[in-house]
Amino acid sequence: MDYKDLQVFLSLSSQQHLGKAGQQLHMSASTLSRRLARMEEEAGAQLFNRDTTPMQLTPAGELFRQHAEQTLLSWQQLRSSVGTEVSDLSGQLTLFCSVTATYSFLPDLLSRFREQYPLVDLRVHTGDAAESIPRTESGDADVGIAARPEHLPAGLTFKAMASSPLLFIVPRTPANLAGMNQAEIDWSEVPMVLSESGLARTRVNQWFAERQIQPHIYAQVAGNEAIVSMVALGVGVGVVPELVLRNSPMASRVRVLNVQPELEPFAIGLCSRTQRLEEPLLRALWKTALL
Amino acid sequence: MDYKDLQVFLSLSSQQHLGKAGQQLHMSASTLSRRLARMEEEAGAQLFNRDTTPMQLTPAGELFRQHAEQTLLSWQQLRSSVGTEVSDLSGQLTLFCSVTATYSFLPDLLSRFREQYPLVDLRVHTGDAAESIPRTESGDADVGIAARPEHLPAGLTFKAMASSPLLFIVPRTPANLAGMNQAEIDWSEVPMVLSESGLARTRVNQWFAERQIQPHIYAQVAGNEAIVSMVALGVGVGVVPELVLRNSPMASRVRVLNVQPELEPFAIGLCSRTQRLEEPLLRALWKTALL
DNA sequence: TGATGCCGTTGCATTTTATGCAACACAACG
DNA sequence: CGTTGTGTTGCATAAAATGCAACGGCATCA
Repeated sequence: MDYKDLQVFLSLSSQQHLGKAGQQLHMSASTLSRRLARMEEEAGAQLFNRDTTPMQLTPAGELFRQHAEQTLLSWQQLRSSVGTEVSDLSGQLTLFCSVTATYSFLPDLLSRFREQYPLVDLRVHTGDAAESIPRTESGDADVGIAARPEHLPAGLTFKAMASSPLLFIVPRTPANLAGMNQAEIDWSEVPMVLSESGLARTRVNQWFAERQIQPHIYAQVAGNEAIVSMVALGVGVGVVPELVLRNSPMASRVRVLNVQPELEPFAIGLCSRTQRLEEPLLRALWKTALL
Repeated sequence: MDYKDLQVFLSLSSQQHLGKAGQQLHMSASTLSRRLARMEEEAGAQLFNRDTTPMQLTPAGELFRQHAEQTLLSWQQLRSSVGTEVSDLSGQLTLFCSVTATYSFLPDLLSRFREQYPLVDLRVHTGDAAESIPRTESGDADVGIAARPEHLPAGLTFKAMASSPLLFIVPRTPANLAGMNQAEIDWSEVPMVLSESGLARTRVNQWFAERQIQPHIYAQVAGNEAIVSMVALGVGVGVVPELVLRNSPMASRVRVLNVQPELEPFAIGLCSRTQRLEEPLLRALWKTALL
């Protein structure tokens, strides 16, 4: 039983769903299934009733939940009270990431980082995810949350935190676009909404090139989030990472196209100049992020 | 941070010594060193001051110790209160092991097992460790704590819990034996005190055979513990597992002989008939032991 | 002051464990 | 009766833990 298990359990308690908890925690459902099974083994009792939908806490599970909350709280308090070793670390750190990363990674990372390093002035710049790498490389940002590019520029270090499939999306209206299946699509005719640059664009270009198709590009956009919005408005077909789609308020107005072969998934993670990883501030942030 | 870490930390707190804690926990010092380092990393503070001898808890370490005690207590209570799933398991289980195993493995195993399965009538038979395997094989015992033999009889399953070197020991008095070094020893003259049977005896026989030596066997004993006593009395040279020596009150009256090449270490662990491992009672005991 | 023993740490090879994917089983719903 | 949604499991792979042996610092003693 480790503390990560306790967090997993709390997430399961609130979501009552392996898949949803898995998304929240950036893990697969099978992993959660097995971790839960192991927890039950160690506790010596069944913690969830999986026969019902949604799965529900057993009485033993409720006791376990209280134990988990209490233990994590105690642990958090311990860390904040003894974390004097580093709390005098101060300075400024600039992090660049996409708006979506802001939703899915930053809340967790920031709250833990600020708790432990309250004196560090952490600045977050949001923008097109495609800019994360160049901004980090140029020193414009100290850390970037980015998709790992095909070829990582020399001098940069990358560490994956999650991966996300790259999806073709179509609007649910109007009907002429909404009803499409891959086989029916004339890619040279259908208007595409694509990233201006970045890995997503590279992957799409490659996909079309391999099929010797000259796509009709209707709009090029900086920022995957905007692509979802434009597609939702019925402008055309877009390509975005699943993570972006999931966090978009427009997600329900859009449909994922089943395209074969699929585009290679994104590996999303932390990125910094290798040389600077020795700096205390950067070490602290990486340590917190990868914990 | 997992619950095993917390136990490790409590052991370190009381022993203030990596080697000693390692013996208590059946782990190497290097493992404990790294586990402690990781705990400090996760806690964000140094927990022990290693500059002093013995190493001492820092103030942060003291807080951590309280957290560890509280958490393990809460965990223990949780398990005993929800362990209803299996607490109705009842029956009788016979375990055979040496006296030494009684000291080094049984306290931990028994306390955890009885807590979770209070209705099981657990009978412990002690005797020569060499008997563990045959007694288990014959069904005389359901489980044995034994050294893994060269060739495990068919139908038996073995799982290692610890390993222990096999040592030559000599008395500290009288002087004629106490002062010996390996090079000076005439193995065909010096009186030996050996196990009557079992793996220890097999290994010793093999050791002598490989050197084409006909040892002078003064006494053959059932039970390694008695060997230590006889050697301590000055009877001759003995061979016992380090684990036995460590737990013997006669340990201080005996000296370990540096012999090359060393005898192959014992692998000590649990042993049962494979077929019977499916029985609920045996499953329960194995699960508890290997947790 | 140099030799020796004690103790914690670290590089490396190995074993053990965790993870994701894909296939599966089963239930609810249309 | 298929279809969708959900948890589980076999398998190949990736990641982490472990022990051994070598190392370095420190105290003790000749």
